[in-house]
Amino acid sequence: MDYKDTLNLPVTDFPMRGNLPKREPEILQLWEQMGLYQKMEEAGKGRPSFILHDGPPYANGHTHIGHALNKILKDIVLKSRRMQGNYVPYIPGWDCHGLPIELMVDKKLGKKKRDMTKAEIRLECRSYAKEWVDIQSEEFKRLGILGDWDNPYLTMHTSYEAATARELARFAERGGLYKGKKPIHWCSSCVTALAEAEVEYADHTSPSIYVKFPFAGELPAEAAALAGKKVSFVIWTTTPWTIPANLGICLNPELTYVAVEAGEDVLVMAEGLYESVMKTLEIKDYQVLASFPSAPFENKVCRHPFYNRDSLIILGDHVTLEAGTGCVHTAPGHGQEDYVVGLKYGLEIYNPVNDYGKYREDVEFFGGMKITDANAEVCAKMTEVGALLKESKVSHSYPHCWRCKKPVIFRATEQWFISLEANDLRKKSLEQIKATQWIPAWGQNRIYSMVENRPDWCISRQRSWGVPITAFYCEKCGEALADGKTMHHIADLFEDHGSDIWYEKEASELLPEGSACPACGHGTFTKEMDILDVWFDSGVSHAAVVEQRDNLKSPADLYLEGSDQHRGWFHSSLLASVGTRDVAPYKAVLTHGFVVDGKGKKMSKSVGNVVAPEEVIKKYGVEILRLWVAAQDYRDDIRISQEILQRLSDAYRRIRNTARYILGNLHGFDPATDLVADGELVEIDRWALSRLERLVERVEKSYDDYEFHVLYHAVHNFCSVDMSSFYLDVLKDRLYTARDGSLARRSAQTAMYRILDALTRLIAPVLSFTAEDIWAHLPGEREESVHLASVPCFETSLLDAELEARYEKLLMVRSDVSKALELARATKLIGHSLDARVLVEAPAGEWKELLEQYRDELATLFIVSQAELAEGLDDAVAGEEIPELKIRVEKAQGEKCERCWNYATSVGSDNDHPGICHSCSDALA
RNA sequence: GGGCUAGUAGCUCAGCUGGCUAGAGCACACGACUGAUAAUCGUGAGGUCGGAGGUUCGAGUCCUCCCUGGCCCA
Repeated sequence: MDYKDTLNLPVTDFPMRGNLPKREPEILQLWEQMGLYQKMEEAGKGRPSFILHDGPPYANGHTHIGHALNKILKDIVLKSRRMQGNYVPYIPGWDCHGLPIELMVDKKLGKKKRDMTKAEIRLECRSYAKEWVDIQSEEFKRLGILGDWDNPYLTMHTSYEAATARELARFAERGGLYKGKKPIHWCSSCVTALAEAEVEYADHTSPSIYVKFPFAGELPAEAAALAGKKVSFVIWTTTPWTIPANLGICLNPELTYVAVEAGEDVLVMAEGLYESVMKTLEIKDYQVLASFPSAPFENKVCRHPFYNRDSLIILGDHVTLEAGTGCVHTAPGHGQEDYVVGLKYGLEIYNPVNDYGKYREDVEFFGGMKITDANAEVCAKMTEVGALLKESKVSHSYPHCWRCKKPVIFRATEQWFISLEANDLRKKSLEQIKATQWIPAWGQNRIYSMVENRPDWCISRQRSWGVPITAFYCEKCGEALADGKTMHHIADLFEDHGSDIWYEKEASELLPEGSACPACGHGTFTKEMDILDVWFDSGVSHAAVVEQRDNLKSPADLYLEGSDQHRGWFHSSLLASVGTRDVAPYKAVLTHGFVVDGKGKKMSKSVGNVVAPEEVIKKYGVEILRLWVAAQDYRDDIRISQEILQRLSDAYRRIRNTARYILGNLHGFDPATDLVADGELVEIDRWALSRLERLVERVEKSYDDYEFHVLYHAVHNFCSVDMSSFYLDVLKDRLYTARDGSLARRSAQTAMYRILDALTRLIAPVLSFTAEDIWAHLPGEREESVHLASVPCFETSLLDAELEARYEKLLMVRSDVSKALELARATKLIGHSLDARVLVEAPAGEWKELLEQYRDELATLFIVSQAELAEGLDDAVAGEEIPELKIRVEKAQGEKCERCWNYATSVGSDNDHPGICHSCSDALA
């Protein structure tokens, strides 16, 4: 007779291999069909809400691994908060305006663009952005991200554009908006402003000149030795044409400077550079008169070499010893660093150059001259006044226009700014930063110092694809009209027509009736043609989305983005919200690191170490990508490599197989009728449930603290260590051989059922697809989707610390027994552990007491046929974990039972079943 | 160059306020089983805790410098 048929072996159609790339899309379809997101919305009504406000990715190009990381992290947070009993809507968003899209469309249109109006080009941009929104939307959905994909927010929606214009109006109302000057890249040939992305660097030959600026102030005490001398500061520049715009000389606050006497001149420059400079100037006969720090010269003055004005001596960290003299010619209207340091010292942002690259008419000596011709003229002038020490040529990297390939210049132009000081915006922002929870905590420090040190926010761009800055200019006097009332009126027009109306209508059609110039009272205007910085667009999403939608609540509970957003979205959102509402738009901000390759290097196409999400999905399934996100500590850089994915794939199979094995053994179990009460459970089953509660506790905490890698390790260890290698292994004999329906079997099934039910809920936020599949295979009445279920409740009644402590000791004994069995295996005494009889000896004390207490369970725990306590085992193996233990392994006594495979002396005693043991014949009776 | 941040076994992570021979799981090697079988079980080998100094009775843990990454600026 084949006794195999009398056993209760596992039965399940839950496949061992997930075949995830094929299975996942089916589950996605299932969710779609059941309207899972809508059901979560309904189920959530009345619960406390948790609002994670989505930072909008840019609507251009396919999603990359960084997007996947970000969205999956968000999804894990969202799903776990939902299961914890919150109402958690998720509105994905996209950033749609801006230069990259405008440039792509530009390229696509080619020459056609010349015959198109701005409004028509904007329409092209709009549809281009929409195409990518749709593509990215599908890619995000494939990741298993649950959200309101049918109603996302787009920064180019009419309502969003109106909200953007309204927020700008609020800044105007409060006096935070002003017009000022700032240097930008400018192509005089194309007569246009250029963004950083439109500038190409190429080698260019420029003049290299050294110029004297005669010192004209009172000498500080530190330089008293120079009294009565003809002292000059020496600057070096490659742009002589900016000398007419010179307003200052910048020294490094940390460096030491020297005064060098050569002939009748005393030249001042940095100590670390004077030797090489003197060599370049071909002056051999000189001596150092004095050396001094730079600080005493701060706010003293030199004379401009040929204009009747001063040049202020200032200090700045950007001055280095890499080139020049350590005294930097500063023209705040022509350089970024000059501009920043100029602002600090209150210098005028002076720009004497017009749109066509010519000096303005009022510029003395050079009025109307093209600056490309000016270098020689300026040098001639300086030679004439005796200021030019040396002129030569230098080849260096210089910015060029990407379109016409000509060198570009840096020149100050009129721009719109948001003041950091008006209404104490900076101060209030810093306070709000302190009131916000930053995860990890160092994020606070990082953004704090950025806000503390940043200049005013330049919000204007000389571009087309964006929300217009809704200001007007008086046709008569040029005064700007940018008051709250007018701007709100325009915002209302945007609400109905979108911001395209700005380009379709004339100023007179846009303005409210009776608008008049605040300066001269004139009534006709032109429109501002600059658009808003896209960071302003996304920065107002709290107003355009979180405040607007009925189901959201501002401030949001959480913003979650990469750590680059300390300068980006977290920053612009903070300023936009504090500037108009005095509060931060978020209560907490979580940041993650960047995805790097297996060696910790950043990904780049040229290096060829890019991992594309779609390829991981194709090979392993999204589930592995999701597990990757959970397993890595996202606060640091996040590594990805084939090895890492392979390891995760292995870990996934372990978890999956544990679930599958339990499902197989739950065959025929109905929790409605078969559940065994806590008090009647077999002890080891109670132990397993106690371990489960530890896991629940641990995992819930890791969701609370956003520490998902803790969860990953906890779950994996639970499946491997507690379940697979111990509990489930020990359980086999009972499950297979006990009579179906017996308390012994039902007790084990009860424990396994509760374990798998809880485990499935615990992993659902991460392994969303697999959890759903297990959920469908679990017996009993349950929600339609695991994502509509709640977290397992943490049942402290199941915790039993004493029981766990006893088992911890038993496991130590078991470990020593395993080592002894392994030795017996090596000598071919046994193969399977059931071939063995184990004798254990312990000296009187706690170990002996424990073993005597568990005398009848030892064979089961060790998975051997017989285990007995013995004495006088002097020749036996000593334990490793417990050195006082002695263990002897012998061949098991009796015959092998054909049914349960245990050896027993009772085999043969039943005449009806001569091949089986006593307990098996009982089970069959 | 500056600000922030990190560097513990092949991989992913523990290691709290300094204190027993630095832990876990996986991978790997070897073995067992063939009633979780493209599974499962057991055993084993793996680390000058990025490097160099220093403080201390004692440092992976504290200090200084350096090296190598990452993000953001310049």
